Amino acid sequence: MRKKEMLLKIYNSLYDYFGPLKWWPGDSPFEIIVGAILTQNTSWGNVEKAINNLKKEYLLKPQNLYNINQEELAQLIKPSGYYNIKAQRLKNFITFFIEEYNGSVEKMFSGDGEELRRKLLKVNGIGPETADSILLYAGEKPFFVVDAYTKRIFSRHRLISEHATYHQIQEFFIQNLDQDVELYNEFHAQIVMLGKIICTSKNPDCSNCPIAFLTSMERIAYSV
DNA sequence: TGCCAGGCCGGGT
DNA sequence: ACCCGGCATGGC
Repeated sequence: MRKKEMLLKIYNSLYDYFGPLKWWPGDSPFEIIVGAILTQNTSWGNVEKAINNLKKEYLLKPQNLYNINQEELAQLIKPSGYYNIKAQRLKNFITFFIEEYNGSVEKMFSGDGEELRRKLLKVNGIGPETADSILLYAGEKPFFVVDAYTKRIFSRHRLISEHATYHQIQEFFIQNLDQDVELYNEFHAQIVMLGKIICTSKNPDCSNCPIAFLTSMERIAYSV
């Protein structure tokens, strides 16, 4: 089995097991961007509470988020944790978004994806995972999202080194998958689901894992 | 009760 | 170039 077939088989096994997940939960691209920042190292349930608070105050409209002061914003997003630093990060992004693109997601995503990624990474508070989440889930651009689940699952299965960097892990996926937005979208969602309910941090038991079909020889052969 | 959750930054080696 | 402490709420 070639590496590409192997990775596709992993994807198909997850899809068969969990069914279509249809990420990202969010009514608009802008809401997805806000959610991507709020969910940094935080469970989605907490983020939803914060999002609902913002929605009630009509703050999921770019101009309104731009206008509100940071202290008030911090109180509204309290349930998502790290609320002071996240309020600052939202402010950093919205300033960039209004000033560079006049608050238009269409304008922001209309240009080159790689260039936009570099710009997003310059915004204090947006790192590689948040940038790729924005590009993929809000902008529908083919950027594969790597997160703690991805690292844990694939290093536990010996397909990547446990010391692999974000970039190395991302390369592992994009070099062995078609550059397909729908595939990237659903694959990451499936990985998160697996990490949440089976391949958890305290359950290293892989016996009932839907992707535990590789032999130990194959794992070594495919590892990067 | 303690640990974990869809990271990232800044300061120190 | 790494390493680490800090950031903080809510659920199991």
